[in-house]
Amino acid sequence: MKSYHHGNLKEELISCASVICERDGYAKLSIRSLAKESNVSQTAPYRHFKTKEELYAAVATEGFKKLHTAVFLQKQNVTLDDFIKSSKSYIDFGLQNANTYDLMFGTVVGNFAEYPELVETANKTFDSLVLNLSSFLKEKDENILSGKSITVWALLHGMVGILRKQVLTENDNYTSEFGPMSTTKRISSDLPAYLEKVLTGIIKA
Amino acid sequence: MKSYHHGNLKEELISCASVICERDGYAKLSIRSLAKESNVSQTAPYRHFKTKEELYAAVATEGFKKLHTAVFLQKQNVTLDDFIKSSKSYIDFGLQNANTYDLMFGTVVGNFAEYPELVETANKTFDSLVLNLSSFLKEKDENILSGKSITVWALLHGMVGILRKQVLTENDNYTSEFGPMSTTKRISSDLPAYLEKVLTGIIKA
DNA sequence: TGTACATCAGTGAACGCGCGTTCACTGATGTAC
DNA sequence: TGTACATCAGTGAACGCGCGTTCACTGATGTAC
Repeated sequence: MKSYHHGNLKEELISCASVICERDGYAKLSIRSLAKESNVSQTAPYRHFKTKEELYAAVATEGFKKLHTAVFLQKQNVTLDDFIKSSKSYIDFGLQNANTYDLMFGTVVGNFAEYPELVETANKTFDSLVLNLSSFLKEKDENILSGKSITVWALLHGMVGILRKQVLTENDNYTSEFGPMSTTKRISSDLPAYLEKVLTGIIKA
Repeated sequence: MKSYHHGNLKEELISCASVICERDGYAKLSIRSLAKESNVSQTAPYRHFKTKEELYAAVATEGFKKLHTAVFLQKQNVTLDDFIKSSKSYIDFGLQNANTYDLMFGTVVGNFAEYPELVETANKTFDSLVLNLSSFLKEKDENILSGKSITVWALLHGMVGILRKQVLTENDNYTSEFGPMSTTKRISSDLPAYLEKVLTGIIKA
């Protein structure tokens, strides 16, 4: 019962592409695989994305929107607890959307500047992190505020990268001298406690 | 003047693959492109790598070895300055070897556990970071030590991800409310100073 | 309200490419006697 | 030292596949009169 004109194809393509990207990895996301999965002719996506990279950029943009939604605290008086919860949401997002997260921060989309909406959305995500922090800290100095925000962001971003490999580095043949395995396990078993300790350290500094 | 038997092909393939990976991106690294660039028949690499993923794993392993070399301080009494220098080396490595770094920490090599040498090398890299820190801190408690090391590692890892996008987010159409751009510029213009401030915060916590 | 026509969004065939992998092979090397 | 032979490392042809992209097209929609 499909009509020749879809009416809402672009949105549907982006949402479908996001699914493929996360489910199969971004390497498997292609204009053809997308068309197939969307039950549309091979060339239909070209009406909406000039190149494959434009498609990647759209999926990355969508990813930043979701991250923003997951992380941004929509309230006035942010507490330390709120901030920790938001930070944990960031890490959870990165772990649960590993492939998309890689697309957003990796080298696949080489030059963000070619995709203004991507830049805007990525910046908005960062802004929401700063807003969270500023509402909590009541810090006025913008330099201090954004400096601390970068540090927090870096830490969260880094935790995603490390915790992600947690299971992967489990290995009987080599026992790390200091056990990054057991340490990451310990941390991720009580992530809020870890975050509280580290984040307050950064915030107070 | 080539002989039929190369004698040292595996090492040469790995080193060549590392070059391709960094120069063209890991997506462009294929068994065929590698064979071509190594002036060897298309199927020769199969003597040394059973699958493409095995090749990726070898390049990632090579990357960790280089990172280890770049970061590990080969001395007894590590000072704060040494530690900061080592940390800066980490970030520089990540920025200057973006594609390889992505391969090492991304989702491309899905399951490290299938490649024991990769796990071993990755763990050794982490160990060297802990060793650097322990020599500097003279901290005895292993849990505290490895916990702080993870935090430091996460921060450095995160800084790579963020600073990498620095130029990419430069954009006139959208001015971020708090300017991550100007902040990252400020930070990267004097990275050692920034690292000193943040790292001492983490270490003392 | 009806019609002519421009515009738009999706179709389907076709192009040429690089890829992973297999296979039977060949030339070089190492070893047992 | 010489020879037979097993083993090893590299070759070259071939397979089938999915891909990005182009092109001329067609059916639906919107609009001017």
